Amino acid sequence: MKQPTQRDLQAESRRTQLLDIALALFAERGVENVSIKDLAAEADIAPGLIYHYFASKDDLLAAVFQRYSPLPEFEAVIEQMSDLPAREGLQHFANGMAAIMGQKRAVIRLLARELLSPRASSLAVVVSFRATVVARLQDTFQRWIAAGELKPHEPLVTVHMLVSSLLILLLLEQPFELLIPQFVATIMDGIQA
Amino acid sequence: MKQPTQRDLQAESRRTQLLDIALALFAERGVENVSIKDLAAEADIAPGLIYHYFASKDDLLAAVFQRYSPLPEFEAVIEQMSDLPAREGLQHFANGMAAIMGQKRAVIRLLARELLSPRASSLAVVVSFRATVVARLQDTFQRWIAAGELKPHEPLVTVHMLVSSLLILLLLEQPFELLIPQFVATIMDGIQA
Amino acid sequence: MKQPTQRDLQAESRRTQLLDIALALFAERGVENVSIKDLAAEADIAPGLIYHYFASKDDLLAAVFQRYSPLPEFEAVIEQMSDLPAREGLQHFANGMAAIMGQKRAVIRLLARELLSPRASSLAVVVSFRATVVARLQDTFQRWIAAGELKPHEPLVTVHMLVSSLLILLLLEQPFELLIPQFVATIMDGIQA
Amino acid sequence: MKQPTQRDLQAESRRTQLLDIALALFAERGVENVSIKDLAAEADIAPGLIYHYFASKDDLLAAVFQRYSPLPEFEAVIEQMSDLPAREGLQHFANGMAAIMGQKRAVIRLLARELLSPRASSLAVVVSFRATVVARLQDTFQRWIAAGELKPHEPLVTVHMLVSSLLILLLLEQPFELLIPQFVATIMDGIQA
DNA sequence: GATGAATGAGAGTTCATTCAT
DNA sequence: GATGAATGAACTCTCATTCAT
Repeated sequence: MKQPTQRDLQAESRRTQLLDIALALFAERGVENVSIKDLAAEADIAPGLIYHYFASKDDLLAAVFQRYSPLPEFEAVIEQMSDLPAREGLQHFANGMAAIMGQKRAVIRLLARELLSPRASSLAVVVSFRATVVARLQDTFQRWIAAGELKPHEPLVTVHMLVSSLLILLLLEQPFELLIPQFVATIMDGIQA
Repeated sequence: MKQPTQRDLQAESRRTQLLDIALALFAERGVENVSIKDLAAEADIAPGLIYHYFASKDDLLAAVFQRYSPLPEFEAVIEQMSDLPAREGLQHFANGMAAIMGQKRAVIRLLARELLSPRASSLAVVVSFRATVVARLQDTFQRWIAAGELKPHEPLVTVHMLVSSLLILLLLEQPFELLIPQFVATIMDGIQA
Repeated sequence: MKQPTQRDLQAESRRTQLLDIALALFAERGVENVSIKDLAAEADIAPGLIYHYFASKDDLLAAVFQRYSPLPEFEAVIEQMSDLPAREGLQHFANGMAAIMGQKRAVIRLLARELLSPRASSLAVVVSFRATVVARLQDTFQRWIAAGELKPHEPLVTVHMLVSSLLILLLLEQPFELLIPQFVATIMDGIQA
Repeated sequence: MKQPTQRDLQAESRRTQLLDIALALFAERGVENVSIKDLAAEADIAPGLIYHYFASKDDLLAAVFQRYSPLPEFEAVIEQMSDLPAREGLQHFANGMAAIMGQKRAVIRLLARELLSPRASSLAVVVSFRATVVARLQDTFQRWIAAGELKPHEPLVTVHMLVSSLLILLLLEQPFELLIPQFVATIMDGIQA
C-alpha cells in the first residue's frame, strides 16, 4: 500500500474536474449535444487527454453517474421514512426528494433523460438505479400496509405516481417545492368530496 | 375542382409512406439516431427524394406530428368526460388515454421525448400540444369542483399526476392498462386506511 | 414552309420567357447561384420543362448570350465612330458604350463575369464576342493613325484601357456615365501639365 | 518564451501547405469549383483535418488572403512613387505593379475574382483591400496635382484606368509587362497627334 | 407541351477516437 | 500525464438531370 504521489493527486483532481464539467454540460445541453472537444475546451485541456481518464464518452457518462449518483441520498431518505407513520413518512419522503432534487438537480435530470432515451438499457448504472429505488420504496409501503396504516394496495402504483410527477416537473424545469405537499395530500386522502 | 390523377395518388402515397416510416423509426430509435439515409433506405428510395417532400428533417418531424397528432382523440375523450360525474369521468379519461396510447403509442412516445428534450421548444407543434391538453383538463376539473363533486383543490396537481404517471409508463415501454384503474382509485380515494 | 401553329407560338413565347428570367437571375446572383429550380419557380413551370427547351444549364446560358448579345449594338457604334474624326469618334464610342451598358446592363455583366471566370473558354460565344469587338476597334484606330489624327501607337492599348475601365465599373455596380468624358479626355490629351 | 517544438513546426508546415494548396487551386479553378475533398486529396490528408486548421472554407479563403496579401508590396510601391516626379513615379508604380503581379499572380487573380463576384463584400479582407489601395493612390495623385506636375483632374479616373487595365489583363491570363509602358505613356501624354 | 417524382453524386461540416511525440 | 495532429465515417442538404405519365 503505497502513498499517493503528487502525480496521483493531480490525476485525481483532473478526473474530478472532468466529471464536474461533464455533469454540468451533459445536464444542460443533453449528452449528444456535447462533444469531446467541448468538454476539453471547458476543462482547458487537449481532447485526447479525456481518453486517458475514460475509455469512451459512454464510459465518462457512466462515471458521472457513479460519482454523483443520488442513490445514497435516496436510500437515506427511504431509510428514515420507514420508521415513521405513513403520512409523516410520505411527507418526509417527498420533502427529502425535493431537497435532493434541489442539490442534485443536474445528475437527476441527466439520469432521467438517459432513463427515457431509446438506447437506455445500454448503461447498466442507469438501469440498476431505477430498480434499487423502486425496490426499497415498495418494501416500506408493504410494511405500512401490513401495519394497517394504509389500505391494501399495490404500492408500486403510489410510488410510480409520486416519482413520475416529480420527475416530469424536474425535466420540464419547473419548480416542484410548492406542489409536493399537494401531491402527498392527494395520494393520502384522494380528491373525492 | 380537378380529380386527383394517378401521379397525385402516387405522390400522396409516397408522402404517407415516408411519414409512416419516419414515425416508426423516430419512435423506435429517437430522432437523432435516425439519419435521412436510414429513412431513404427503409423506403427504398434515393435520399434526395425526401427533400422533395419535406424541406428538412425538422420539417419532416413536424409533419409527422401534424399527421398523427393524438390531439383530436385526446380532445374527444376530454369532451366526453366532462359530461360525466367525476369518478366516472376520470375513469373514462383514464380508459380513453389507455386506448389512445395503445393505438398511437409511437407518436406519443415521440411527442413525449421531444417535449422532454433539451432543444424542446424549437417545435411549435410540440409546445402547443401540451398547452392545449392541460388547459382542457383543468377546465373540466374546475367544473367538477364547482359542482361539489370534488374537494376544492388545484386541478393542475391531479392532472399532472395522472398524465405524468401514464407518460413515464409509456416512455419506459411498460404496460399501463392494468395500472390505470389503480391510478384513478388512488386519486379519488387516497390510500389512507 | 409552314405557318407557325398556336403551339409553335406558345413554345416561342415560353422560350423567350425562360431566356428573360435566366438573364435576370444569372446577372443578379451569378450563374452558379441560380438553380434550375429557381428558374422554374420564377417562370412558374416545372423544372423538367426547362430541359425541353434547352439541353442543359450551360446551353441555356449560351442561348441567353446569343439572344441578348450586345454585339450588334457595339458593332453599330463602332461602325459610326469610324466615320468621325478621332476625338469625336472616341467620344461617340464612349457615349455609345454608356448607352448600351445602360440598356443591356444585365447581359454585359453576365458576359463579363463569364469572360473572367476560370472555366471561360468553355463557352464559344463568350470568347468570340471579345475577339470580334477588339478586332473591329483596332481597325478603326489604325485608320485614325494612318490619317495622322492620332500618334502612331498600338491601338490595342487604348482600346484595352477604355474597355477595361468601363467593364470594371460595370462589374462593381458603379455609375459610369459621369466618368466617361474624363476617360476620353485622358486618353486623348493625357494628364501632363 | 518557449521554443517551437517539433510538433509546432509540423503543424505550422501543414498550415502553410494547406494555404499553398488552397491558393493554387482556388486561383486556378475558382473557389467554388474546389471542394474541401479536393484540397485534402491534394494535400494527401483526411478531409476533416482541414477543419482542424480552419473553421470553414470561407475562413480558409480569408487566411489565404491574409497570408499572401499583396498589400504590403503595393503599399511599398506607392510609398516609393510618391517621392518621385509624376512621370517617373507613374512609371515606377506601373513597373512595381508588373513585378508584384508577376510574383503574386495567384493571390491577385483570386482577390480580383472575389472582388468582382456577386457575393463580394462577404469577405472583409477583400473589401478593405480595395479601399486601402485606392485611397493611397489618390493621395499621391493629389500631391502631384498640387505641385503643378499634373493637370488638375480627378485622380480616381487615372487610377481606375490604370488598375482596371492591369487587372483585366491579369484575369485574362495575358502578359502585361510589354503593355505597361504604353499604358503609362498614354496616361501621361494622351494619344492626340 | 408539360409535369414533378426520382436519382445519385457531391457539397460543407462534425465528431468520437487514435497515437506519435 | 499531456498534447493536438490526424483519421474517416457519418451527417444534413443541394442540385443538374432523367423520364414515365
